[in-house]
Amino acid sequence: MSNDAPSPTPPQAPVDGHRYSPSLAGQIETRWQEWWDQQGTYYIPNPGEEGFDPARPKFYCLDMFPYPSGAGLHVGHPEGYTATDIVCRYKRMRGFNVLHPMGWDAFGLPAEQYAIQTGVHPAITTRRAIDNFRRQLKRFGFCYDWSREFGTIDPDYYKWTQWIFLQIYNAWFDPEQQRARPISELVAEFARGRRRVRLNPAAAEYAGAGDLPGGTRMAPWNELDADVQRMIVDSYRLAYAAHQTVNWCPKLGTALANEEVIDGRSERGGFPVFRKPMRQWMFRITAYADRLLDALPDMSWPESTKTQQAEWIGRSEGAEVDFPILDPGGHLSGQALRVFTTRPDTIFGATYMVVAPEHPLVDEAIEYPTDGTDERKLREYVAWARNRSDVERMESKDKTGVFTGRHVRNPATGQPIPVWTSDYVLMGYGTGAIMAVPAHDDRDWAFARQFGLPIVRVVEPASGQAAGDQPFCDEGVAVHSANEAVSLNGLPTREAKKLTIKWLECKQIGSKRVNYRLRDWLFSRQRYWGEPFPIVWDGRGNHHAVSEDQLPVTLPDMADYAPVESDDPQPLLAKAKDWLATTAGAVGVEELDPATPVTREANTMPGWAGSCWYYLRYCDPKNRQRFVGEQAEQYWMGGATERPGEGTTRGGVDLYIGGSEHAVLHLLYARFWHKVLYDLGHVSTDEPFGQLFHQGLILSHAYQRKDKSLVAIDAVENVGTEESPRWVERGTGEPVSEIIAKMSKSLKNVVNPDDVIAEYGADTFRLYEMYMGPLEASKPWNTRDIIGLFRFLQRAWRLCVDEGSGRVRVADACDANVEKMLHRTIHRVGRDVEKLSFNTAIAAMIEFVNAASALTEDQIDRFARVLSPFAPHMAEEIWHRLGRQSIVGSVALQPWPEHDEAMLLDSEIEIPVQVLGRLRSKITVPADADEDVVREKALADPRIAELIAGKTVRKVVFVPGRLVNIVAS
RNA sequence: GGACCCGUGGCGGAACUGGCAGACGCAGCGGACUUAAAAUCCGCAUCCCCCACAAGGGAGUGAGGGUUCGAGUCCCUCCGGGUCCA
Repeated sequence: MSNDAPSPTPPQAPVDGHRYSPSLAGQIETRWQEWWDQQGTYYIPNPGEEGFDPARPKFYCLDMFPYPSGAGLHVGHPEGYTATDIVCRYKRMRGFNVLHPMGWDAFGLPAEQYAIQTGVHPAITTRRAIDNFRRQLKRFGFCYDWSREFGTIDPDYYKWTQWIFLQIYNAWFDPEQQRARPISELVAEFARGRRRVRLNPAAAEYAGAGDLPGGTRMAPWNELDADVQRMIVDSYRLAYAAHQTVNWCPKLGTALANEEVIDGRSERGGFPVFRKPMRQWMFRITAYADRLLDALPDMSWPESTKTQQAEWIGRSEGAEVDFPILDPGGHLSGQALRVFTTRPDTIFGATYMVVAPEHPLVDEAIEYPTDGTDERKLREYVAWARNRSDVERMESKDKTGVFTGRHVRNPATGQPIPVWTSDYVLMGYGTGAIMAVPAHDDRDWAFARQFGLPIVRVVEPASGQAAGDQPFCDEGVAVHSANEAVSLNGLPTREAKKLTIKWLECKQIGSKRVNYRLRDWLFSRQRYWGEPFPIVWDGRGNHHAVSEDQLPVTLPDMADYAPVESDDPQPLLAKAKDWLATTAGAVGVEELDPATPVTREANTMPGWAGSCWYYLRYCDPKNRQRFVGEQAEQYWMGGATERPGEGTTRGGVDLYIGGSEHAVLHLLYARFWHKVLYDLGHVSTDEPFGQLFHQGLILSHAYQRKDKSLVAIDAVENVGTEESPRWVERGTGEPVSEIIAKMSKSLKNVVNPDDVIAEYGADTFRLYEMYMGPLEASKPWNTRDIIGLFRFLQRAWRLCVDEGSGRVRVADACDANVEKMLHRTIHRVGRDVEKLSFNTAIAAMIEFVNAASALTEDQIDRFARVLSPFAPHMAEEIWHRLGRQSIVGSVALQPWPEHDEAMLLDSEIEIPVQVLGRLRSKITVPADADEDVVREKALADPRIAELIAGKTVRKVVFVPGRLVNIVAS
């Protein structure tokens, strides 16, 4: 970034003089892109490095990094990227140290599927796709610091992804301190007798086996054998291996997370998915449910996204209650059916129970049928229900179900009540069993009506009016709810809940419980193209961590990475026999003899892994000692900072822009990893993304038949006129209507940015996308509109450059109005960029260019700076033609021009005069005129005088500088 | 079914905190330049009524109601669209 770097040679004598043509735009753009690269214009040093200026505040601006597909960029990518580019350029000019990195989210299913189809190794296709993406992004002139680029597939990067996995694996969540701690501290507490030795009561893999008051007690730690100790420790680890019923997709050869399954089919590919128990790696994200939820309110995120995350976590308070199971003779069997309920106060109204078809009690009922069991019907129902998706099960209005033949005793009423199974109860929520209170729950009501089960009302509306022929699901007052030990009668719902829980806890048959919709995170896949786990298995089936100094565990180079289509799931890496087999010594497992043969974990991490911490690596991407240097992390991720008008943030990335499709998963997973790293002292903030913003979708046009099906744009023709088009489907002649739709290959309405840049240049493309509308709005691409922004650039060019000579065009004298307008433009553009309101910022510049006919050298200087965040190439070109770079370097590194507040004000202003709220006239008054003067002038206005003649002026509303409203009658 | 967001000219959109609705761009129309066209520049442009014109008047931000001197903006009901959740 030397100040005296030579300017590259100007373009060859253009055919059409020095007019701003698409070809000149292309020459200008590629020339400055090369120059910026050579000069390192956008290189930003880290604290402690040469050229770092600690006096400047930091601004970390992050784009959601792309998944480089073979198809290249589409017009949706550059939308968010242009927005951040403008903000970064602006902030840099405002004196910030700007961190603006880019990289590649490159592991994952799509690349692997593509490789299988084409027969080319995913490492090769992915590298090709990355090269193409990089080329395309550079062509937009984005100001990324490319020296920080990396991909999640780089072993130097995924080494640390594996390292973080081990941090999580070697941590547990301390519920008292509400934070993660090293697992060694838990063991020490057990050994010293400072913590009760027992399985983690919150462990999902032991759901239903956790402790109630007075539950299991284990021997002192040192008396337990190693296997039991290991089992207990593993139940606390934040990463654990468990046999989970997972969504197995035979066609993809992998298990999928719940959110990757839609209507019983894989989100990607639409292949059938079956539920199957398999050993999987899980993250105990549910331990963080409250932390993840509680931090949301004061984050500078879109409200909708915060709401979605809160709903996804789905916290509900209630109670777990054990209903004693009765044997066929009606006596206590010693076993209990545990349910979760958010309305423990309605327990007196529980007239039957429902368990999910997957519930163990159903299997038991099938295996040991009693007199009341219709075994065949039960078996058929379970088989049928298992193949229905959760969505179908929740949605269906008609309730289905079968009596299991079992009874439990309602502990409140002492009455035996039947246990049914129905698919409206999901195994994945709570304990997979509910107490049904038909009088006070819609679904229970419908079910009871369907099968003629008794309905007992135990809550009445506070108004006293008993509900008619429908369930009453709101809060009210408890009635008919008493036994020898407890009476809820007369208590409002809130109090009744508390008292019920107290009674349950006292009798040791239930306890207060918070339940979450959030499940633990299924973190393993059976595919090839992902990070290997830093885990090995010994012959006894125990897992061990690969030692940190043996990382990365590199992905073996396999020639055969096609999935084995099978109902008997095998991870792909199981094929890599040589890679799989190693020894404890070779991978640094110290608790085993070095010669012990061990087998590597053959599962790989899911696509989410790499994106969970990439924002941290950008801070210090070349660090070989640490996943991120402490100093770099502390500087760029920052602590809490004051934001005027926005309160404090929790630090982290200052602006993160990406699509709302990541509102839940990516953003929740990354927050979880970040909080664990924070708890363990590896990062300095407890939230990763201080401010978040979602750009809208770029939509396109398509055509729709009467039955709402869509037609590709090349299958439609206009049989009307240009002004009043009539669209019909070619071939059938069926009329279709033009609609806005997503871009998709099948509709043939995808716009390729390369084509647009070739036709108009990158500066025009950038301006067009930002001018389409508000950043957060979804908006249709209109190729026809692009020309307007190109014309604007042409006018701007002509304003500053003589089209004949190519030299800057300097006005003889400074026009006062132009000067005034320039100040306003500087003010408006700066203000609008801060608000991410780029469309209005551009409108302000258009107005300026339309109004100005010639600029002085100093005005060109300032205008080039204002233009530079939006159209950096043209701005740089003008800057150079002005000869400025020989003194101070690239326009991108200049300060934002100052504006004079006084220039924003006019001495005389025109203000509207209303009579009874209707605009009737306008008067011109001095800007600082006081009320009396303005009122006089308004009343004296001939037109106003005429309107109020003969009427009484009752009131004159005066808004300084805005208007006068005369109320007369 | 629930939650949230959004409905403004032919189109994309603008309108600060309740204060001149339609900035700016596209498309359109008229004019200048040109042999002509393109390009460019200038001008007109919400709709309706009255009128020869000018001037003027009325309606108007999905529909209906409310609050207010004044509502695109705030409140209620409804209609339509979108997103998410179930």
